[in-house]
Amino acid sequence: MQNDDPLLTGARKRRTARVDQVLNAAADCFVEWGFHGASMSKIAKRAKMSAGHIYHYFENKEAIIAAIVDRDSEEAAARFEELKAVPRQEVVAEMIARVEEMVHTKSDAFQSALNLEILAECKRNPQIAAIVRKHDEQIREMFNDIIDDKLGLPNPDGRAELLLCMFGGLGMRMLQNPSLDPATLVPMFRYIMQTALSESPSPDA
Amino acid sequence: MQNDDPLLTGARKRRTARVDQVLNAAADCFVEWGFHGASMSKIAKRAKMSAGHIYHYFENKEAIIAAIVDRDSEEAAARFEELKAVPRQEVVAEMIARVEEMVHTKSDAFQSALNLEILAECKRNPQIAAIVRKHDEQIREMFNDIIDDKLGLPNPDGRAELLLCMFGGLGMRMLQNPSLDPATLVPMFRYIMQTALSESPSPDA
Amino acid sequence: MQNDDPLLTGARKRRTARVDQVLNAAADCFVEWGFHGASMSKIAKRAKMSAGHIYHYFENKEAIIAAIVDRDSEEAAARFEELKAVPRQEVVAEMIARVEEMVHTKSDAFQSALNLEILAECKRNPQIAAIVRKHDEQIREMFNDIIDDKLGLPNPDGRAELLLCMFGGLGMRMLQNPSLDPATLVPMFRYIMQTALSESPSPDA
Amino acid sequence: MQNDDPLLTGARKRRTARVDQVLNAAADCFVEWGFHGASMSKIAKRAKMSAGHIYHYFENKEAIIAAIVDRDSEEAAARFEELKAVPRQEVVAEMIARVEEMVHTKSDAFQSALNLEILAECKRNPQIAAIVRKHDEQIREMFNDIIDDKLGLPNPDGRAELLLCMFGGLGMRMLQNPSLDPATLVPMFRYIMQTALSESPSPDA
DNA sequence: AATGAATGAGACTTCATTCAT
DNA sequence: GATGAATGAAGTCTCATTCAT
Repeated sequence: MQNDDPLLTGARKRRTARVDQVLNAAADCFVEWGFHGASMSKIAKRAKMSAGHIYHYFENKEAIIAAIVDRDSEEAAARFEELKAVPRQEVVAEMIARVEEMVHTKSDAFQSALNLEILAECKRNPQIAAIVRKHDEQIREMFNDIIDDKLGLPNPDGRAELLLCMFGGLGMRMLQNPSLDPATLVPMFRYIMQTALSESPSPDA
Repeated sequence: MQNDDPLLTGARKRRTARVDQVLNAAADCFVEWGFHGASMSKIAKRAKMSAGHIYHYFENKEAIIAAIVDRDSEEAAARFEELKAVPRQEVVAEMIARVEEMVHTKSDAFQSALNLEILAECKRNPQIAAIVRKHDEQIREMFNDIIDDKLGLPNPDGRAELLLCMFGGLGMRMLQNPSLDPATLVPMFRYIMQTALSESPSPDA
Repeated sequence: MQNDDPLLTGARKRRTARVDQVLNAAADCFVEWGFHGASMSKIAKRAKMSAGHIYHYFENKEAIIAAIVDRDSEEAAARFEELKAVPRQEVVAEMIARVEEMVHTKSDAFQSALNLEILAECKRNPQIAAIVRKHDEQIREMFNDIIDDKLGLPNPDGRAELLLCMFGGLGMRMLQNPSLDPATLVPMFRYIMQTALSESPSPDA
Repeated sequence: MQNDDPLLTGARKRRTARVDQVLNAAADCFVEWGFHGASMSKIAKRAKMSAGHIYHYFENKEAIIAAIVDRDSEEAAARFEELKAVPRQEVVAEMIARVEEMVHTKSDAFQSALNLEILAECKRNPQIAAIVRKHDEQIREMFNDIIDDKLGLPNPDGRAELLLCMFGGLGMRMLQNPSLDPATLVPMFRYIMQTALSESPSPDA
């Protein structure tokens, strides 16, 4: 009560912790069984909580999915946020420097499994679609800020989409070809990044 | 397709037609509701057949999924088959010429929805994974035939993976950004195709 | 197939029988536990049928309730239908003659239990209310036909309502006072019936 | 009511207030959703109290229902209590004078909804049945006091039951025929009251 | 006194699958 | 070949009740 931070009383902290407990358990289960194969009782068991009690924190299974999607795509968008602060002379170098990290992030089995699950849901569930697109818009704005505002290159949308396709497709490839070592792709991806952020490509688009 | 195959008796032809009826209905349902959301009775209704009767053609719902996946990825692989016959001098031009068609194929809502569904299932269902990977291997061999055998370029696997990421990622992008017009990407994709099939990229990989 | 009555093929007859089986079981359960206390599994057990299978015949528990209500109040209304054919000179005698049967019908424990359940539901469930009122309207029209058209008495609605209150209230009384022998009320009810169908009452209403 | 009772300490008064708070909330909820449809948490919310805390005042949901029923039927019985003091010469006039009030009381939507709920429960729950019947007995004694002791009329039970049917049935009619204006029934009911309290009816019962 | 976390049973409903016809 | 009746398991969710704080 006399806690300095009114948002973090003991009760509230406990609640947040419990909610995260559910969210983490749910993410695990969604990766393992998919949104619809993961039953509430599976989630409950992994969250060490009764199935009924989960409904004190989430109205719905839908709401859990939405929360996961929101958390997940927010994180993805957040990683780009820092690029706003990078001055124009350094932005190309910075982005090329980030390719390796991006490749590893995008080829992470857990994340890309969850990502596919989300996109598959996206075409059925308008609420999920809205969340995904909200964050996607943020990311595209960021690219626009870099490619158009900072670098002044033509066709910024196309360049951004090319990069997003490339990185996005990586997660799929990991599932289709388990023998693929993502590290071997880093130089290629760096090359395309370089290309997409320079004058050369597609003068006509 | 095989309608004039003399090995197909009338009964067998009828059976094939019925199986296709189920498969088409199932594909529709899987796109609309996902593998788990599509119930046998929904599939039966769309196939204009009783749910019970589907079990005369398929042992399982799993078996239907497997058949769909098989049919679908076989088609995808088949589209590359013809490239084997293209002589080395023309193969680059031919592949660049195919970019536009590829972009349209991969950005087709129905196909990419089904594709995502399949890949999401792939990480849970080893049988599905096996089918997917079998056809993926075919496709990679095809690329190897072109890039290594015909063009003699270094790092054929990396080049192939780059292209597969790019085209594969396109389906995801269509879901994340519904305002994206795939046609605008054709020149960019052509440029990358050109690049991937020439000396330039990634001398160190 | 070659059955004379196309509405009563073997399959259809069987279906009707099964539906009735459910309806009878449900009526029993509703009397014993109330609409909401009677679980589908209790109904299923009494109908000797799996709970799941009931959903082949009824979309809902609601739909079962509605069917029961419809069947029940239709029966109640039907009992009045024959009065239409009675000529005006005999109608009063006929109605007085029916008092005894009415008293026994209305004081039947099973029927009045179900009736109370229905009316209690009526104030919460508009669908149920609509069914109940549809049949009530029929009954009131019947009374109007007798009291106004045949007998030409003033205030036919009031007279009808008085009788409906009296008979309707009987079921409640049986629950409130289990020592009440309905037979002892027959003369009183006959007297009121006589009164309501003669010139005397309420010249001002 | 008992606020100035010197036996009620402050704590006790507060307790009584809290109990009433629960009872009123429960009555509202029972009318709106029925005994079984009204959840403890709905009641708690309407009582502005935590669900858990209700268990400091009531052992059970059953106990709340019982308390409601007790309170409700006690009130109904109490309204007759004053008739004891009315001298025999005035009692008929007094009862006729009360008809209008009775009609309005019995046609009150809230009260008759609750009443139906109670009677429906009555046939399942012996505890509830006992409470209801205890108060019903009181009411019948009162009628006996008037009809037999004060007026010396024959068949006092039958006369009482007739009146109780008539008034009791009114609540049901309001649900079955929402277009019924109870005011129009007052003259008819007055006439029956007059009849039931005079020599005329049913000489043979 | 009062809260709200927590549970376990049980509610309605759907579904893959089997089987008699 | 073809249907639709039938089942039992499992799914999501609600609820009365208990208990630590």
